[in-house]
Formats: sequence, C-alpha cells, structure tokens
Amino acid sequence: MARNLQDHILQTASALFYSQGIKATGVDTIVKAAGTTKMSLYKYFPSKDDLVLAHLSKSREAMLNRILAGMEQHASEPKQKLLAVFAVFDELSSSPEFRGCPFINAAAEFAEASNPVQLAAAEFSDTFQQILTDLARQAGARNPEALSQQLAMLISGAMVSEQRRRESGAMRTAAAAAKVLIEQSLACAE
Amino acid sequence: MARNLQDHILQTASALFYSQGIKATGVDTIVKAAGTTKMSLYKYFPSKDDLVLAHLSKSREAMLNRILAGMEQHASEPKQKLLAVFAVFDELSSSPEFRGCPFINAAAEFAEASNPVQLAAAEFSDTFQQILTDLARQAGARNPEALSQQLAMLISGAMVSEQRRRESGAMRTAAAAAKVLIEQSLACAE
DNA sequence: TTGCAACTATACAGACCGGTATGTATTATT
DNA sequence: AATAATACATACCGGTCTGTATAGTTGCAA
Repeated sequence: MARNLQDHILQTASALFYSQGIKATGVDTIVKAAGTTKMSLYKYFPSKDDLVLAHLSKSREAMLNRILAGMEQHASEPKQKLLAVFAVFDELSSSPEFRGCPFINAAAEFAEASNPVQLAAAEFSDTFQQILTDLARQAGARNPEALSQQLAMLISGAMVSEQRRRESGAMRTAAAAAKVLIEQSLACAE
Repeated sequence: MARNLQDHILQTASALFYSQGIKATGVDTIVKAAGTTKMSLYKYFPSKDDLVLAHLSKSREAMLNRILAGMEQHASEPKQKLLAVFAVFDELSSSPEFRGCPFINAAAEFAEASNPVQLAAAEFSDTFQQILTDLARQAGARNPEALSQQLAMLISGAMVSEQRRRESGAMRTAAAAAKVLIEQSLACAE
C-alpha cells in the first residue's frame, strides 16, 4: 500500500477530499481514517492547506499519467490520440467512485481568485490544454488552439454532466461531438 | 432596490454566495452586508440552508428568464434560437461579476448526493436541457437529445473554462463548435 | 542496555459558526 | 392613546474547526 506514513496520510486524505469535498473533510476525520494522529499529520503537512495542495498535486500527476498512458496505449496517430483521450475520460467517469473533476470541484470550493487552489486548477487546465493543442497541431488541424479548447470544454462539460446524472453516457456523446469537430477541422485544412 | 426586507436579505446573500462561495459566507457577513440583524434574517429564513435554497431558486428563475428573453429577442427560428443561447451566455460570462455557473459551483460545495443543493442543481440542469431539446427537435435535428446534450456540455465547459481564465473567449469558441454540430445534425436529417 | 527517533494518546487553546434569548426602538393602525 | 407589527441591538450557547502542548510508547541501532 503506502510506503511510508506520509504517503499513507496523503492517500487517505486525497480519497476523502475527492469523495466528500475538501471543506467538508476535517482533519480529525482524515486522522481517524488513516489510523494515525494529528501530531503525525502535522509533522508532514504543516497545515491543512499544505495537505490540500499536495492532494491536488498528486491528482494532477495521476490524471496526466493516466491520460498519457491511455493515449500511447490506444493509438499511435495524433487524430486517434485525441479520440483516445475521450476513451480515458469515459472509463474514468464510469467508475463508481467518480465524483467529477477534482480541479473543477476544488476551485468551486475555494472561490477567492487569489487562493492557491485556483492556481493549481489553472495549472492542470493549462497543461492538459497544451497536450491537446500539440496533438491537434500534429494532426494538422486548421486552428489547433480553437479545436483543443473545444475538446477540453466538451470533456469538462461531460464530467459535470456525468456528475449531475450518473450513467448518462455524457462522455460518449461528447466523444461523438469531438469526432465531428475534429473531422471538420481536418477537412478544411487539407 | 428591494421592495421589502426579505427580498433585500435574499439579494444580498445571493450576491455573496455567488461571488465568495456559499460555505465561505457566514450568516454574520450577510447580516452585516444587508445592514440588518440575525433576528430579522432568521425570521424570514429559518436556517441558512433555507436561504441557500432560496438563493438557488432565485438564480434558477433569473437564469431561465434571461435565456428565454435572449432567445425571443435575438431570433425567431429554432436553429437561430439555439445559437442565441450562446450569445446570452457569452454576455453573461463577459460580465466582470461572472464567477462561473452558480449551480455547478454550489453542487461542488455540497458534495453529498443526498443534499438538497444537488437536487436544485439537477433541476436547473434538466429544465435547461429540456429547452434545448425542444428547440433541437423543432429545428429538425436528427437526434435532438444528443445534440442538446452536446450543446449543454459546451456551455458548461465554456463557463468552467472562462471561470478559470477570464477573457479567454471560451464561449465564442464554444458557439463556433455548436454551429458545426447543429449544421451537421440538420444536414443529415434532411 | 542504552539512546534516539518515530509514532501514539489525549487534552486543550482559540477562533469561528449557526442559531437563540432577551429586550428596545420605530412605525402604523385602530 | 393603546396596540401590534416590524426591525434593531447585544449577548450568549453549544458545537466544530484548525492547530498545539505534553506525555507516553514502540522499535531499532550502536
């Protein structure tokens, strides 16, 4: 499981933050769930805020790795990779543990623009967008930035939709839209 | 301004809930901002939860009215009305007060599935979706449900995107995608 | 065996929150 | 003038939150 206590605490907290919400999850709850004590938690994470940011950082890595791995596994050509991203998110949002996008949710919980959580959310968003833009460019899209932004919006929207109504097939419907947009963007480019 | 104290309190609370977040806005803050006292607030709203639900109900009405008004004003044909919805949301998300979708944000703050806030969010989502589906059907779309879901996802995604990065032109990019999807859905139906 | 570091156990401080109790001032109606 | 409705002022309660202080326990290594 967890190699050391620090990882174990982070893993426990991360799961609770994602499933119950960040503000709704108290430090005592985390400590009890992890089978440890507050003193140990505060040894590794000087404040709850630090723990929250560690959770977002961990989520960021996990998400990006999953996306990149899914892309490499299911496709070789740029165009197919773009569609593979939707397959990854479909698998992700089909899981019973799915509770929406951790970054969208966290950013909604910490509304102040100056909050570090906002920065973490924007950071993930930018990285993800960049991946899509590069693929769109490689695929030869007419306007890679616009296409990638559209695809990202479809994915965000589908996550929100799926969160609101489970088993709505939102991600597959989004993928169908993506296919149309990609084809259209490539057709005009040829 | 506000005809009576109850409306005034709700209006003040609504603005704070939307701009600062619901959990981040304490009752004392609302009372101070409204220039009244807790006793008066609790006379009209038996609990903060009631106030929150009233805020969502008010937001629901305001949003739907704005959408319907914008539709009637800018267009007469179903297809044009669908596009007019994006114009409404573009205007909405261009305002400096824009802080994302109040329902997406609220639902993220109250993560438990059984929470009434979740129901309120789903209720708006369903109503909005129904409006789009009817229009899509009237316009003669091949698959009205799928098309309307795609358009709704584009709008949700654009709101999230615009919230993350202001002035990103997300809603206009979403509208461009919508145009393609609508055209394609109608072309196949002819 | 001794010593040290990691971890546990528990209690508590201080702030904040939602909500209530008690009493007063203002205004309109009759 | 008496009454009732509305709103204000202020203090308080119980609970929860993050974060800390203090003391005890375990395990491992020299």
